[in-house]
Amino acid sequence: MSFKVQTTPFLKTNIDKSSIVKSSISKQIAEQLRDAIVSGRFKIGDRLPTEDELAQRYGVSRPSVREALKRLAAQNLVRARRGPSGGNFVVQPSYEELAGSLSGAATLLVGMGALDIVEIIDARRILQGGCLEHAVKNATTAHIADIKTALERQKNPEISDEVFCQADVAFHRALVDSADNGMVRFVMYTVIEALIPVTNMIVTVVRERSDIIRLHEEMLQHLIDRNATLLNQSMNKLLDYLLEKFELASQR
Amino acid sequence: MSFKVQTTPFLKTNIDKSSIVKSSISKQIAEQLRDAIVSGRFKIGDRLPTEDELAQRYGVSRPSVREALKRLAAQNLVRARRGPSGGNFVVQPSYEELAGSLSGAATLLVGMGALDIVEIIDARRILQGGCLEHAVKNATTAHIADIKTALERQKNPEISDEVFCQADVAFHRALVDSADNGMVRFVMYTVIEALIPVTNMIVTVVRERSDIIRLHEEMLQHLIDRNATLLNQSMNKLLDYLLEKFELASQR
DNA sequence: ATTATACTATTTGTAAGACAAATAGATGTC
DNA sequence: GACATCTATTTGTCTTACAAATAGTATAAT
Repeated sequence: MSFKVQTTPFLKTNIDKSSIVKSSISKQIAEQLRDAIVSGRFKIGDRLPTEDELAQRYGVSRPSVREALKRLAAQNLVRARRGPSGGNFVVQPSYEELAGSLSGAATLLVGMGALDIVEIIDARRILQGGCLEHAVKNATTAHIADIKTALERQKNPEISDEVFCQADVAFHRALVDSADNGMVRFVMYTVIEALIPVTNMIVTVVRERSDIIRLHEEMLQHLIDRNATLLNQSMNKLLDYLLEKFELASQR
Repeated sequence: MSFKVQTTPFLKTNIDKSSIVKSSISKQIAEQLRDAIVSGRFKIGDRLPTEDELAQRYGVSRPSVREALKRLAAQNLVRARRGPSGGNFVVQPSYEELAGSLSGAATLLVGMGALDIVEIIDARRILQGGCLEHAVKNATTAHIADIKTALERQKNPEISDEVFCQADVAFHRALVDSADNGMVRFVMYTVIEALIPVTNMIVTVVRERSDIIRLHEEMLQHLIDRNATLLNQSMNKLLDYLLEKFELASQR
């Protein structure tokens, strides 16, 4: 077994209930466990002690431990499996999941009006420059193939609005991927996701896919030609288009 | 009462246990509640039904509901208060908290080696261009004052390494703030946070603050002069410096 | 009448114990 | 030896109960 709590007590055996802390037990435990994970006392793939053990060690009840674990699960830090050899495992947070929670936060801000659409479109403009330059430099044939696939999917007139928007996201994601930088990818996914509501609105209200497709084709061609300036221009045209249609649609 | 579930049933009265879904009940409930919040069926400040009510409506036990609520609490979506007039409330997610969980995710990725430092420095380079241009355009005297404050704090030789790094973050945040775009701010905060480990390492290992301070002063001056090109150059010098020192420190 | 105090009801926080469900490993049977 | 079964372990869920916080209300004292 890999838990030698006796020799290296990674957790206090009890919570000092007379201390000033007023936050809930489950929150405290979640924080302690999170620290233990982030600081490497539990590595990826490690199994945490069983819920019963944790409860005993912290001197709390199992439901409390479970609430703590659910907090961590919500952050994609742990995952549970049942059965013997089961338990709560530290998981490798994947891009997709993290980007997912990121964009979740972003859509939340959008939905609650803390971020407005114009601002997001602007942000896209601000951030894309260097991104597209890098895409032009680093795009491999595989990257370009991915972009092409997404575009082809968009060109199929049979697909529903929803699928069209999915393909739209896939197109822009693939474009960002070709910049070949994980952090940029991580960050730009957020912006892309935040723009989904706009695309959605335009596709369903304006009911005109060809403009978007045409601009995407333009962008793809410029990428293939390795022309960053023109690529940036086309992207800006797309953003102008989105902005225009969005303002048209929202003032009615 | 503000919940007319009879007329507008925002939630299914029961979970179909024979369905294909294999994820845990608490997860499903968390998702349904999250949807209800994001889609606006619960607005900011609204009180959710009591845990007992939720349990009854979903046909599950209170612990399950609580686990779901803890998941949402971990995402800073709800907050609980006790007593009559208490309950679980939808909270306005603040930039700080969201950026906090974002950077938490980022530092997690860094700590686990999923993102490497060189990549992050590069990302900063890629994304900053447009950002600094906008900062030059939109920086108000208030913005500049904030930056200056952070810089002055860094120049105080009395402060600890930790405080120095905090001031460093404050400096870069203030710089990004002056671009005056919420989405950019949101996104760049993440990158800034992800760079903390580097600064930390350099400050504690290289033990040389003056280089950083000098470059920061340079940047501030270029911002005041509204010279985007030079500002960008200085920032790149800073990144070069960070990269150089980092590689030096890590190859030992 | 007003203020202070105590009480009560409501709601989340925590605990304990039980059973269900999944599952890996051991065991037994053919 | 292959297959089925049994068992033990661990998370998933339910039930019930009580503790703690807190707003409102009633009561008592001034």
